[in-house]
Amino acid sequence: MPEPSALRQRVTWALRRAEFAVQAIKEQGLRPLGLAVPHYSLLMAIHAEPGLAGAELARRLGVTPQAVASLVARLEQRGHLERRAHPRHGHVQELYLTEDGRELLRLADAVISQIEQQIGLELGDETTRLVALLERVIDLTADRSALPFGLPEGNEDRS
Amino acid sequence: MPEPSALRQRVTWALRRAEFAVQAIKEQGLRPLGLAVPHYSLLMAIHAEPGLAGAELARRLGVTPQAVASLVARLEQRGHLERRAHPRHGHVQELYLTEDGRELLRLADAVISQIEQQIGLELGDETTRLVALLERVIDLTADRSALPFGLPEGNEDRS
DNA sequence: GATCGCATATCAAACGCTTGACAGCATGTA
DNA sequence: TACATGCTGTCAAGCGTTTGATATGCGATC
Repeated sequence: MPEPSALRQRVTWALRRAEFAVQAIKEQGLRPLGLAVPHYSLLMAIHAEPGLAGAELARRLGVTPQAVASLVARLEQRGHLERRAHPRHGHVQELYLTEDGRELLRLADAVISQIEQQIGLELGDETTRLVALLERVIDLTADRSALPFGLPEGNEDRS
Repeated sequence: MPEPSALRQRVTWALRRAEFAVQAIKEQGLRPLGLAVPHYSLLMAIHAEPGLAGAELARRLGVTPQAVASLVARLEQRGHLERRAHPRHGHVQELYLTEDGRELLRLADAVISQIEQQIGLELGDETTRLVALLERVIDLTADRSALPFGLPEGNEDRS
């Protein structure tokens, strides 16, 4: 018996709306740079771990390898990143940012940082608390869903 | 100059991951019912405001009318909801849940409620604080992005 | 050294959603 | 009454993604 009036009290609903709103504002800020949010995420992920393979990157971002492939193809075509053959694995292609890509990422990150700062300005000290609470939610769900999704944790081997 | 190690401190990044994790676990729980998350959201929205029109529903959920149309078509085909002609507007189609749809929603809501409760159990008193913080983030971004996105606030007239 | 298992990358097809455009109905105004 | 405007619903095209399947290359086991 779902109570309509109780909907706005739900954590997951607030979470969805907040994420939606933030995503929208990010996209709005990145548009002038000709960059979509997934592009930014991809560039940032490669920046965090240069030489990453496409499949590994897909796991980092929580999307399918094909989605990464299309993003990579587009960004490579624009000269923002380049694919090099793996020294040992002939089949694997390592991904690196070009200087142009790094410059673009700098601009994009300025936009994102500004949004971050604005939120930090609004929430003040409670920002860290919000992050901590979100992390607890993540840890809670991580147990039962076997979905790989994370940032550079302990540099697993990518020989 | 994006610092990779600083990524996990970012609010928006934690927000994205948390939303992703919750969405994944929801989808996992709803799968046995043959229901996707958007379907559930649609059913719940109609349950909250019976007789809603498709376009109005689209604004409630923050998606386009076409997306709603395809969802409605599918759910109507399965007999979960029905479309009736508006008494005055001949063109408008009011949406109502069938008994079958209500029963399905009951089951689906049990799944979602369980997830909610589990989060509430983990966070305890801080649950309300988390919701409050998320609401503040939403309000912050609502100013600059003119995207309609909300729940039944003050029952605007739908003559 | 040969074979099996695993991972990567790519292709093809299908799905869902968005954008853009159009027609129908109702209301408000000249 | 006639017309303009706004909202609704639908069609068509395009984009991005997921799913499924296939081929290739590396490493481990026998």
